[in-house]
Amino acid sequence: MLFLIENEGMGSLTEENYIKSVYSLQQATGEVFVSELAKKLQVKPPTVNSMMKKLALKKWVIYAPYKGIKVTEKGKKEALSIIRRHRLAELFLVNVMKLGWEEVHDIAEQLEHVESTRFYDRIDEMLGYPKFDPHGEPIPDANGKILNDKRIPLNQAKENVTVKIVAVADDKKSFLDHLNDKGLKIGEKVLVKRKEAYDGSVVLVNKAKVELMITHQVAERILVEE
Amino acid sequence: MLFLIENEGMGSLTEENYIKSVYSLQQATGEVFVSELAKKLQVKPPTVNSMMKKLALKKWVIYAPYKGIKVTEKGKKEALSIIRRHRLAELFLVNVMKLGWEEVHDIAEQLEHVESTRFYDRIDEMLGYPKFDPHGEPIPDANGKILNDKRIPLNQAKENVTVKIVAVADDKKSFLDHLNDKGLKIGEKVLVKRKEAYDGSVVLVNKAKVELMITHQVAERILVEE
DNA sequence: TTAATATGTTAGACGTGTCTAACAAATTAA
DNA sequence: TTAATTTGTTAGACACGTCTAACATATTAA
Repeated sequence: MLFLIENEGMGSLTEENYIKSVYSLQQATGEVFVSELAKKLQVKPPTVNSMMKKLALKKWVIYAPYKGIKVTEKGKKEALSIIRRHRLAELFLVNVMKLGWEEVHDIAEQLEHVESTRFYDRIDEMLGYPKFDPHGEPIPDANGKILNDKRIPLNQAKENVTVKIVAVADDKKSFLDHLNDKGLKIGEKVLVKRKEAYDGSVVLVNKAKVELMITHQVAERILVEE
Repeated sequence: MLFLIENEGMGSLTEENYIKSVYSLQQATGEVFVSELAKKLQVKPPTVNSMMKKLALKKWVIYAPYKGIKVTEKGKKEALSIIRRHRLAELFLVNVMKLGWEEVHDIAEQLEHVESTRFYDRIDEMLGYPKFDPHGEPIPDANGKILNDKRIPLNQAKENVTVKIVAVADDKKSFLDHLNDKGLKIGEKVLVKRKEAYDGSVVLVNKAKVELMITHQVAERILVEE
């Protein structure tokens, strides 16, 4: 007797990385292109092509030659689960292990593939079931539900739009001092005057009509709403 | 111009696992056989054979067909580095994350392959540069130096030898209560009367000449010296 | 000391994830 | 609307880590 076992669970580590990347690119730009994915994952386009064929067979993504790539519902669930682990790991590394937010991404990239519900449940518990990671990104809960929030990092705000500062994604004293120096506080409204393409810096106009420039690094960790 | 780059650094995750296993078997039994290694790593003997050829070429092990396997000095250093990471991870999971010692091994098996000096340095620091893991095993320092101690778990002591209890590798109240009930304390001397082969339990004679039986689980976490 | 048994090795295959070279489709510019 | 350019796909190769089947060496028992 032969049983065909469909492995409904997660795929390999490599597959996980592809699913996660398809999902994030889809969130960021709506449509996902082979070349884009290849660049993000540091592989050549034919590699992406063959992996997409495989993932499409396994129903993680929807993919037809020369058309774009999209995750399926199943793929989205999987991606959110990986993203949850990544963001919990980042927050853990920063809050519990006191590493700097700038150095935790690469470590979290490895920790996100640890297979142990207990490990992640304990992290979640130790952190008090947080809703956002150190970069201000929302953390999906254990069921993949993600807080539908309108907060975006300041560097992603549109030009010529007035936004309200609602949170900061870094609580290091040096960072908070820096914001203070610029006269930026939570609750304050600012106009996004210009975003420089070459270095990602942002020019703002504050409530007192004074122009000020902040770097990409800083803008990334100021969360705003329209 | 062609440069042949010898990758002197660590090998792949799989290679790391083989090196670690060769080293531990070598520590435990002196000589390492292909079949033994195959069993430990849950692969078939030919797989071990071809991996040993590869590792021998790369100078991680010394290996000649039909002869045993030994790690080289370089292999030993690598193995100790992995073992250090494993034991630090275990201790971290138990002491900081409050997971049970019985559930941490599998997670540590994954964490030991995380590539980040910072991560492990922080763990080491948070734990106060510990010398022993939750199972009482010594933790090599960052240079691979291992405390040359004569402590062994009670279950590894020889029969008919009197040993002194020098430490316990578990500080959960229930465990300490259990020892107390049996009248076992640090500093006490006991005679190892018999070790049962079928379940690993150990029969002791304490100072008051009273015989008592302890399970393998318990014996494992009582550290003794002759 | 030969035969039986246990252990180890070689040969050849396969799945995964990657590549390069060559070709095909879609998009953009003339 | 054809040609040039960009983007995507197919074919075929390869390294890694694994397997099974067949063969070789060592060890143990007769």
